[in-house]
Order: sequence, then structure tokens, then C-alpha cells
Amino acid sequence: MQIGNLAKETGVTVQTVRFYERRGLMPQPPRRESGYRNYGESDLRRLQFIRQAKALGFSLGEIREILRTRERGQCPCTDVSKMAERHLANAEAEIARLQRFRRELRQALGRWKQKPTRNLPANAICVLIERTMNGGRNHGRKKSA
Amino acid sequence: MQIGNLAKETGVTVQTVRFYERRGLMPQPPRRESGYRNYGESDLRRLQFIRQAKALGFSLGEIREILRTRERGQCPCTDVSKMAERHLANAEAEIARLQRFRRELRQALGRWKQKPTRNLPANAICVLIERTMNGGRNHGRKKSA
DNA sequence: ATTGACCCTAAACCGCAGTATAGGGTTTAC
DNA sequence: GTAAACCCTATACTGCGGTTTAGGGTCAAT
Repeated sequence: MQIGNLAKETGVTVQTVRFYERRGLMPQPPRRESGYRNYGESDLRRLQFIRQAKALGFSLGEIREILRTRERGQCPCTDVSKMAERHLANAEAEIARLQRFRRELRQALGRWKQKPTRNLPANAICVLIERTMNGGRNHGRKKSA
Repeated sequence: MQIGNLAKETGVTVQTVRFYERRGLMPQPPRRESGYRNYGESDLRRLQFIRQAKALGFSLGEIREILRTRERGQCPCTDVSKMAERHLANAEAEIARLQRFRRELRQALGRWKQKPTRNLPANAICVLIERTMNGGRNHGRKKSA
């Protein structure tokens, strides 16, 4: 199989396949006399695996280590489950962060819609943003560095 | 005020202040004969504004445009509220994406814990990841490109 | 007059995961 | 025999928001 077929089958570009090879995720395949890469079925499965792992949040570095472990004949699943637990924790932290962020944005927008900018003080830049300082209402303290 | 004081007051580094100047977010302040930048109170407010806008999800490019609008004497709040609505929509899409992602990871981990890898088929790489292909259960069809 | 803390510029580098460009060779069909 | 469609390498560039490095100059106190 040529690199173009492999790429088409898995939904990546030809450059990406070569990029994965440079990064050590895809093997250096045998070549024809012309220098063309020659891939087989296992390369197809491998590339599909890479896509799926990426979709589950694994970085290319992690995927490379998973594949290397497997190449040494070991089962990478225990390591993988640890990584997955970490991704899960990260996702949860990120969801929480985004929810706080969403709340803050909603409050800022809500306040501004209730009372759209009438007279902007000369030293103000944008009330919508400035009113969110100090926790959204003006009774907080500035975090000291 | 020297750049170091300004930086300390606002919790950024000196390099970041200079970086914001290059990017057009901070003004080119007057200099002493030695070349030292000399900042005033309005620069302090401006940098605090930049920090807060960044915390609300505005990019440096957006913040620059907000500040430019204000410098032309206009009120940027209407533009800002449009940007904020967009950030809100993005945040919501991202929350939804992360929630789907979290569910998929949880399912993958749950399945694997129920049935930790016994015998890995020779052509498999990692069941934990491979079982998530085709929608998590093996009765789907591969998405055709 | 020297030490230490501060300041200056220009330019390169970081992570991440590719994407693009330049300049060339091969294969296949007509 | 030539044109289209494919392949090759090496290198640079993207976005984002800075950070780091190299190589200096200035200011205050001692």
C-alpha cells in the first residue's frame, strides 16, 4: 500500500503520516526501489489506533510510549489506564474551570444588559469588563501577589 | 514608575510588559535620558484592564482592538459584549465537548476495570483504547471518509 | 570605584500538532 | 512521449502568549 492509500483509509494527510514516522509513532516501512514507502495491514491498524488514542486525549508522546511498550511484547494497558485516569481528571478540572468562566461571563453580560453603558468615565476603558474585577462585585480585595 | 514596579503591581513580568508594548496593547511610554521607560497611573489601570480582559477569555488581538476603540474616544462596550457572547458560546461548546469526552473516557475505563486485560491478541495494541472504536461498542460501522 | 539591582535591545526559543513550500523523481494512462 | 497524479527530502512556518538568551548600559549605596 502506498502512503496515499494509507492516509486516505485513515483520514489523515500524507504529510501527517510522514510526520508520525519522524516522531517515532509510525515505523520506517520498507521502500520500493524508487524510494516509495510500502505499507501493510498492520500499519493501517496502527494508524487507526493512533487516531483513536488521540481522540481519547493522548498526546503523541504518550502514544509513542504505548506503542513502544507493545513492541517490547508487553501489555501497555495498565499504563494506559493510568494515563486515562489523568486525562479524566484534567477534563474534569477543565470542565469546572470553564463552568466558572461561563458563570462569570454570564454575570458580566447580564449586568451590562441591565444597565448598558450610559456615560463612560474618562478613566474607564470598558465597564463590561471593569465591573468584573474583584470578583464581579466591588466588595472583594485584590489578590496580593 | 519604572517597568519593574508596574510589573510587580499587576503581577506580570517585565518581559511581558515589553511584549505587550510590541503587540500594541501597552503604549510606548516616555523615557528617561537613560532610555528607561517611565509609566504613570493610567498605564497601571491599563495593564490591570488587560489582565482582567484576558481572564475573561479575550485574546490579545481583541484587547488591542478594544483599547484602540477607546483611544479613538469611542465606547467599546457594544463590541465587547458581542465578543463576550462569542466567548460564552465557545465556552459552552467546549464544555459540551469535554463532557462527551469525559463520558467516553469513563466508559473506556469502566469496561477495562470490569475485565482487565487477560490475553492480548497478537494484533491488538491496547484493548482499553481499541474497544472504544466504533462508538464504544462493537456494533457500529466505521465512519466512511 | 565597585557591587548589586535594575534597565535596554534584538533575536531565538517553547509546546503542540501539524501544514506549507521548494525543488525534485516516478508511475500510469493515453 | 507527455501529462496527470503520485511520491521523495529538507526546511520553514503556523498560532498563541509569552520566555529565554546574549550582550550590554544605568543607578543607588557603600
